[in-house]
Amino acid sequence: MPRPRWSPTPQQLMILQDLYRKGLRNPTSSQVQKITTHLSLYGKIQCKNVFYWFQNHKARDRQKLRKELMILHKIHKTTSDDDVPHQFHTTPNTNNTNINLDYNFPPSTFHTLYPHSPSILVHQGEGKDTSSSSTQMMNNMGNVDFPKHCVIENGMIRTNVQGWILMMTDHMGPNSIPSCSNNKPLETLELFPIKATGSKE
Amino acid sequence: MPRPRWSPTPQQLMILQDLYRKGLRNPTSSQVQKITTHLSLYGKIQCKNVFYWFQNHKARDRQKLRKELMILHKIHKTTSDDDVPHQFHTTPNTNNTNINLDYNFPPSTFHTLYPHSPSILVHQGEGKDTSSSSTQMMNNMGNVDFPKHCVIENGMIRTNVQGWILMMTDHMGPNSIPSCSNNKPLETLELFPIKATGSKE
DNA sequence: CAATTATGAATGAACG
DNA sequence: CGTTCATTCATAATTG
Repeated sequence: MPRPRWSPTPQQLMILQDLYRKGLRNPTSSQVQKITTHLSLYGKIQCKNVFYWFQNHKARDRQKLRKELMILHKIHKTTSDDDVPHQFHTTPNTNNTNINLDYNFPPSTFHTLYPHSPSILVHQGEGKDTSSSSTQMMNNMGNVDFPKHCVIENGMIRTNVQGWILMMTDHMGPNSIPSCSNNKPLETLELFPIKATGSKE
Repeated sequence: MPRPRWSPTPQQLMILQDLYRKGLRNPTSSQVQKITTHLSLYGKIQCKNVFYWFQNHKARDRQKLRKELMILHKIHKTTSDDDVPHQFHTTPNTNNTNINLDYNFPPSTFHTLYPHSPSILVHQGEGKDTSSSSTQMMNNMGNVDFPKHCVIENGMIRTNVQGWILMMTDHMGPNSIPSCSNNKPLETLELFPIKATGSKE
């Protein structure tokens, strides 16, 4: 019975978490190999498992941090709770001639890394609220429910991708929008044409 | 006390289904926020609930469709062809002059960019770990394959991403990481300061 | 109430 | 890297 998907054993997971907690983010190939060799003592594992584990863990860690930043950025909003502002658009959106088909838009057309963000992240012991993002938003207004794997390192965010260098090798054009096979019939502003008054079923 | 798991109210579920029926699959952050805010009128809900709902609904929708198609394919199957959802095509390139452990290695795309794949992967163990003999040639071990889109060079893992190359460097800048990384916290030799406590398994 | 199902939550794997 | 897909786990809902 082949197991198509690796699942870390508790020992493996503990070691990986410990390495991550110590600061390891992008292990080199030799590091991945050593880790894999070591973890293989506790169960079947491959290098790509270790590689993916660090990729995913860092990515999801960073997602939460970015979410926190967005929440705090929009904390100024104290108006009515009917309309939720969306002031964290990743796309500059200058041509607002049409408002739709931004659904599956590649959110990062430009690869500007986050600027030196202020130290607002240390602010996290306070009641924080609504969040959302392109994909993985994990908490909401009034409810602070962080998943178990939320690891925030001293409330600091890394302003740079530690050890990664981005080099452009090809130019794909500023407006190369990958067209979806099926068109998107939904626009952002028409999600709820009706408001709280009536709920038609 | 614990609210372990969210359960949609009938109104919430109906709204979600309606949005899905209208074509919404991957709601953006602002869309999720709007939906969550709207659905909160009918019960406690978080952004992640909305997010997971769409993810799961789409996944199970697709899964069901796929199973039906699989049954259809199995009717007139019986040939030697194998049906795989992904492109696990093991590139039959045989110009691999390297060791035998990189069968899962990058496709030909990377060989054009980096014509030579050094074999440092096997014996890169520059120094020696503090523990006993653990680093050795793992030729025929099954734990040494990296993701297919990666190439190893000089102890670095390069990932080709569509016009971009993310080069993961081994050494970090002297003052690059202020938060949790010291200048040299992650040496290979220090990956496993503790020996494997052969506890279980 | 035990067993089964439906589905929220999580995460490994991979894409772009 | 950020995002998306596929699979697995955990548990509320349902059934008998």
